[in-house]
Amino acid sequence: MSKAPAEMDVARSGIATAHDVAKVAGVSQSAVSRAFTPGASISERTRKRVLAAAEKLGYRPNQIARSLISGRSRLIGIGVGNLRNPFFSESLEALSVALDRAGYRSLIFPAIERPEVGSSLYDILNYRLDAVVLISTALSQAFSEACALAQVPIITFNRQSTDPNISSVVGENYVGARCLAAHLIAGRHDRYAFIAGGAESSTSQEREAGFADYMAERGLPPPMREESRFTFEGAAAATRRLLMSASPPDAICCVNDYTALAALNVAREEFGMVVGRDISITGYDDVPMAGWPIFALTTYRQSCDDMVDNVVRMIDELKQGQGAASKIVLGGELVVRGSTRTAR
Amino acid sequence: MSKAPAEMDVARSGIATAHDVAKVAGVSQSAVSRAFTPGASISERTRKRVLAAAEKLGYRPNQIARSLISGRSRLIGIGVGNLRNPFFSESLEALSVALDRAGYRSLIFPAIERPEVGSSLYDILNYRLDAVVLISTALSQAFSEACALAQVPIITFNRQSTDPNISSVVGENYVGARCLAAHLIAGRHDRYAFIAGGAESSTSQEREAGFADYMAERGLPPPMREESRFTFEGAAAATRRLLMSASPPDAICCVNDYTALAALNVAREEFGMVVGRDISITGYDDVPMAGWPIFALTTYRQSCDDMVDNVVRMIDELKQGQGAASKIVLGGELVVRGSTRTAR
DNA sequence: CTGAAAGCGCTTACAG
DNA sequence: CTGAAAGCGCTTACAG
Repeated sequence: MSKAPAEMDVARSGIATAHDVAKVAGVSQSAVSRAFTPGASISERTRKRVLAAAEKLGYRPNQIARSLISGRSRLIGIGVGNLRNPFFSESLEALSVALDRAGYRSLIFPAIERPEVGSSLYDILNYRLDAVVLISTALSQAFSEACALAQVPIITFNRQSTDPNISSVVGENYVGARCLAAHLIAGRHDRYAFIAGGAESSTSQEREAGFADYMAERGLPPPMREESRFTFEGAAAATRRLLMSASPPDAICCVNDYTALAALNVAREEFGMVVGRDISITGYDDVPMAGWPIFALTTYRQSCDDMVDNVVRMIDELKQGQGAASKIVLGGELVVRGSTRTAR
Repeated sequence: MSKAPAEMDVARSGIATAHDVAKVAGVSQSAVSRAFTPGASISERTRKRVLAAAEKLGYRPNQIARSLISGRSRLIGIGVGNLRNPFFSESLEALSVALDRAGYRSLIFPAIERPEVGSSLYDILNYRLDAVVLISTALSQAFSEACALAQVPIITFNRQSTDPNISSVVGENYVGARCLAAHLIAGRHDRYAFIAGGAESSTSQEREAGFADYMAERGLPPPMREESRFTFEGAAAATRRLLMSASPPDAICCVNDYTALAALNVAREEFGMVVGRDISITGYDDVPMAGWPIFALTTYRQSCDDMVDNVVRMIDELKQGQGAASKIVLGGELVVRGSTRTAR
């Protein structure tokens, strides 16, 4: 039994095109395109025939060609920094799943602090991304301008930009840090400290301000302060400096859970302290590990899923051409566990 | 001062094309293309002029158009599963950075166990990926066939497939598990257990076989056995079953670090055991957390970076048309820490 | 509802 | 070295 010419072509070239399907189905190439375009003007009968032929040839519309002509790639760039922080890996996973459901694909790229000119950071813009999401990453002026030129909207996740043209989804950091401060004060500690991230991070700034302001309002002296640079080793070193000082703190508010986990390790293993008795330590985020029995970290919960849902909604809105950037702040809640004492 | 027509067009349409640049530079559109193609036949003088015009207009070649015509997208699909396991998030980050350096972009997609037909899993193939890398994910027959049809090579990372056409990069699981078995036996324990992942995982199978074979060779009874399904809660439950049994083990070999961390939590916090004295627990991978003082997990190290480098090399080779799939097995090393006892 | 045709923004033989 | 032209695989007015 001899095959139809179109099928033979396909067998030879490997990947079927709309043209091949059209030949097999006995319709025009336009009809093939319409069969794969939801809402396109095509009869049910034709559609069925095209789909049958496509099935037989293993045809699927080439997204690259589609993107070229439509001007939209359905690709979202996601800038990721330090995935060792579980909040970021959790966010990335949740975001990619949510985008996937909404019909977008995730193009991840390493969000380096100071990219060289002509680095790959800019290369991704050549894929005509529908949007760029930066997960907990500082936004360089150069990259921001490149995105504007390429007409790619930027959304910062868990970070804020002062630029009114940039959308963002963040937690209520100032409020959350005040909550943690109030909780620690209720435990009647003697000396308070804050382990920050880095000065360039809006999130770190806001949490530190909330904590320090609350202390000041209660007439307490300014808390001791160290920086972690958001790394485990940085946070461990910051904790050591704090605990080796002449009058060490007995309450440490850390900029996030990852940092707090480092502080907890050092206090317990290097200084032999019982966390929750000799010293109280708080985090921020409520990552799954914070709930591990061995840590039992008191923290302020941010819902990664809520944040992600808002990002996806923003992207959908941007698509509809409702151009304005928006800034969303989401609530959270205090989660008290064993790493803080509540009474003397 | 009036602008040249080309510049005005650009200002209007937004994104400059090679045509716009050609007009401004006073050359053909082909010349513009050549200026951006390394090794293309073009004089230095023309190239300079084109680059200057491109700079002025903020032009960068549209990768979508480039991909369409060249048939190669420079896009690598990365299937990710459970990023809560730090070995996977670490691998993902290392892989995306390495691919980036090699000139590829990473398209991540949720690697669901049993995808529905027509799910997004198949949609990514329409981007004409240069390759797909599956990080610790089981490969479904349907997806494998779809990739073959779309002519997209598959590389499994930290997993093996029996299909000879599929490339893989894995650690020496059988050897590593034997090492861990030898180490535990040297500590003279009474009863041994193995917490596996799932039966469909080649990695879990190999490690379990290595462990059990070594025990058998030493004339020891078959170790107790539980499954974790690779989740924290699954591993915690498995540990509970083990420790609540009539004759509980005093040595547990876990399929990976993430699982071992759960076992350690349960043994310490729920059963009040001192890990490394009352019970020995081992992991596999040597993720950063394994080295945290609070865990001090004995484990078998796999170098994520080595594995990633091999994946990138494979992709480069596949590009050159050296079609054959290859299977690479990488060595590792035992890392002894405090979670296992070495003498009674 | 359907097909022929134009065109998305590039790369790459083909002549010169 | 350079330009005109064909074409990658689609979508989408435009007629019918």
